[in-house]
Amino acid sequence: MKDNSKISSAVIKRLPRYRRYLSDLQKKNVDRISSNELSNLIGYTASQIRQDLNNFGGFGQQGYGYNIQSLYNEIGSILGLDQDYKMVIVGTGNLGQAIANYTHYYKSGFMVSAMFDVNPKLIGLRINDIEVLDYERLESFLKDNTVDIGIICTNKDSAQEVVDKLCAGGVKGVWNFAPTDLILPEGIALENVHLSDSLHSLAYYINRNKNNEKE
Amino acid sequence: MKDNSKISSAVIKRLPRYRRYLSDLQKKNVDRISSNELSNLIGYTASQIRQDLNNFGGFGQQGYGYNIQSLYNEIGSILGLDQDYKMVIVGTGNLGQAIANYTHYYKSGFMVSAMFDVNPKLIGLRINDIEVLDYERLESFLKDNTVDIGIICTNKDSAQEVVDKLCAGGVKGVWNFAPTDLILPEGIALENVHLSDSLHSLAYYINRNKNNEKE
DNA sequence: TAGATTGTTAATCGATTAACAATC
DNA sequence: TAGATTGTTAATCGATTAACAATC
Repeated sequence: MKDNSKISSAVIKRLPRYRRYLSDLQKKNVDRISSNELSNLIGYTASQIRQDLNNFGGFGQQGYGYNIQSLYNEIGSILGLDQDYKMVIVGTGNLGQAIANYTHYYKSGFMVSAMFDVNPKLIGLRINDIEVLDYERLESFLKDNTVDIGIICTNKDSAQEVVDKLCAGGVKGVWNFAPTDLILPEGIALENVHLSDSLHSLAYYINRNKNNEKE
Repeated sequence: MKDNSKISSAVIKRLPRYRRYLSDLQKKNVDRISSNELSNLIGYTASQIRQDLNNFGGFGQQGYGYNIQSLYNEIGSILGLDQDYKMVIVGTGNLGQAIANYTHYYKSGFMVSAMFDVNPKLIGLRINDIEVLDYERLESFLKDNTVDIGIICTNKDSAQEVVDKLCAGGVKGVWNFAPTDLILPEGIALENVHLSDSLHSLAYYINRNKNNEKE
């Protein structure tokens, strides 16, 4: 495999989507696909597909195309989905619980080890058999357990404090659902899901379409 | 205001973030800010900030900078946040409930009129005083009520069917949480929140960092 | 007025697309 | 082998950054 360290995030963001389409094709028992056929399905140009994949190595074969099974596996391995991840969720409101449920049922390689909250009404509850622990215990939990990913489902005011503790405790990545921008040490991965920002851009496009119709 | 119809989505995606920072500044009772100061806070270059804002008109003043209050309002109005939106949620599992809760408490201009599900155990429940209706009733509900935004919290197999009904029923935008790509008619806005894709890119960056450390 | 800072044009950078030689 | 299709280089396009004249 080539050196992946300077591949643009535009490429990386497309990989999970490639993988989804390849998974669908696999389920339909399709063996192989050309960049052109894949382009028709997925909507990226054939040229872009070939460029994207060649960032990581030559997965295709001239005159044949790409083997779906093996390309699916390759992309999984590029993304690191052949590994397991231990996660903790901080903030056990509706969103935290929904994420716990979602990963529990749909994301086999991503296991929630514990959930944390400050609310005494929630502490002690079990969600999908995961106990909700007192937030006070986060630091000691991180000392005693290897945790790869911290998931922030708190409000925006607590988020930075939580992320500091998580990073000090050795997590390698942070999945942030709080509507704020976090500062984290070099070398720790961050992925934001800014629901509010997403809803607001939706509002923009709704209005743009309305205005265009008027013209 | 200038013609907004061909502004790139890269610019639009930054607007909610500008607005968040402006809101924070407002709370700190700051009156004005230069593109340079804002650059230090938000992390975009001053040049980009000025370019972005000038897509929509000259909101600043030479020698002074930007008035925070008025820029905040301008961006809100560009995004359409000075209007109200009626929404329905289809799929009332954990995620659907979390979204209902989230918008209820944090998004004043976005009101959930009804929720829909096929599960008899959920139909009839009230979540934040919003009744969960039988999915069978979606079409007639859309006939009788104006709905601006449809929120898809179903599994991926039902998502396209649901979105077809929503679009036929006159929604102007779709907020999609199902892990699939939807096809919708021209002129209807779509915003995807692909949690799975997001988690998978996080996995990629975790591993990239690990590999870099080894070198 | 002098200084500061925008609005805007021009330059650069990076990402996407096109083209085609290599090769299965 | 002939046809198909990749891998890869070159061309284009678009987005970001730099520079500076306009102006508050």
